[in-house]
Amino acid sequence: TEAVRKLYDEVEAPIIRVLADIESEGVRIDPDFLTAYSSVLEKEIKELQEKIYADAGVREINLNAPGQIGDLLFVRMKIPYRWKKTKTGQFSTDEEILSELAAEHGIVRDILDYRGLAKLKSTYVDALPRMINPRTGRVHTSFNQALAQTGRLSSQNPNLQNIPVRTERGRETRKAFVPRDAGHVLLSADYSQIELRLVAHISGDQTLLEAFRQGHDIHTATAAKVFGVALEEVTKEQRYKAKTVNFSILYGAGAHNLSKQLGIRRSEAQQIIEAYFAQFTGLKAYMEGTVAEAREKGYVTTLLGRRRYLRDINSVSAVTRANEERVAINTPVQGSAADMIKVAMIHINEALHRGGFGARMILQVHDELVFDVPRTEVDALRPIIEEAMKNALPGLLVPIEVGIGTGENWLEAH
DNA sequence: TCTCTCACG
DNA sequence: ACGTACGTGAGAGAC
Repeated sequence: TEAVRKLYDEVEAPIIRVLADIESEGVRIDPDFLTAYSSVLEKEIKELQEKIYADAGVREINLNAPGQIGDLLFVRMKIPYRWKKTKTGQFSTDEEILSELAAEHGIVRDILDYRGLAKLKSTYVDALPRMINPRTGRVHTSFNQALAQTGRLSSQNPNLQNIPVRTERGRETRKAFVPRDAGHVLLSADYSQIELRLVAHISGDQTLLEAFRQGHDIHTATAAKVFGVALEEVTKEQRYKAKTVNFSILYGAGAHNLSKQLGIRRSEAQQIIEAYFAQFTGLKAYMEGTVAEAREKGYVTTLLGRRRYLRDINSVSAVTRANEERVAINTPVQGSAADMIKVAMIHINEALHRGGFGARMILQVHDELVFDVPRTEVDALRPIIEEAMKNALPGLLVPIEVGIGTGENWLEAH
């Protein structure tokens, strides 16, 4: 179609060069920092391992093997198991299940801690230094441009789009991502609430649009609407619930999952969802509309006309159909955000080349761009990047906000 | 090579 | 009664 042709000519084709630039540029990683951190983690892991062995009264068990952990907890220690097993008949021992047992059983807490540290060490702290290219001294990821069904990029070998950030210890990893030399800094620019803003635009929901236009904290504003209180009266708990609801909406989640997520009764989750849609009627209409359109046409589209075909949208299986309906709701939102940042990347890369800047784009993490910037260029580039990101898609009904920071490493810049 | 688990947006 | 949130990539163990 015309729109798809335009998407290819103006976005997908030109971004190939941008991605090639990022890949060949690479990122500098400080291997000494990671090696030192690895030793710290190793010591903690060994201590935890000894503690677990002592508590369990056995040493012949591999703590990295989920099957052996399941045996230990639910057969040898006879902790009651009240969940569904995995499809291979094992006891599932994932975070969600072990968390519920952690309060009662110290050993479970320790196993979770052990897992967290072992994951951090093997997947990131030990792996990243090994990925340094001996010729360039830098780490070069590969981006998949045409894999993710929404239009997002994905990153592999190594994946630099899932570097830890949510926990204190995980975040440390980001200190190893550093500028090329003392004359440079890292600059990170990220969209604020981009998917929620885009769903406001796409749906045209007046309440959500107005909340963004007022510039209020969106989760607080949502809480005020849903719980029927003034902005100033929103409690932390209410804000947290509203944030989770906002997040869930983008995925088309139901009351069951929301209740699990919030640790509340299903009936309460149902009430929150009903209150939410009573306020955000345009959002509700959008969700129903996009599903209906998907049923008719067999595909959904993003703002730039990207298509995702949904072969199971008319499935006779209710479960299969429901899955596809959630995809129909989420894809236009996630995919439009992908469209938007791709356009911004093309414009920024052009500006860098045309302006003769020494700065280089080095990472894209879905709603964030990271640059290696000569200190002398920071002030000039900040507004160029910010404007390019904000104005990537013309005619949006919502204001777009971009946060920019700089620092001596990725953690500081973020 | 598959399964389980878990890291990110 | 069943299943139960969107999109990814990778390490370790089991087979």
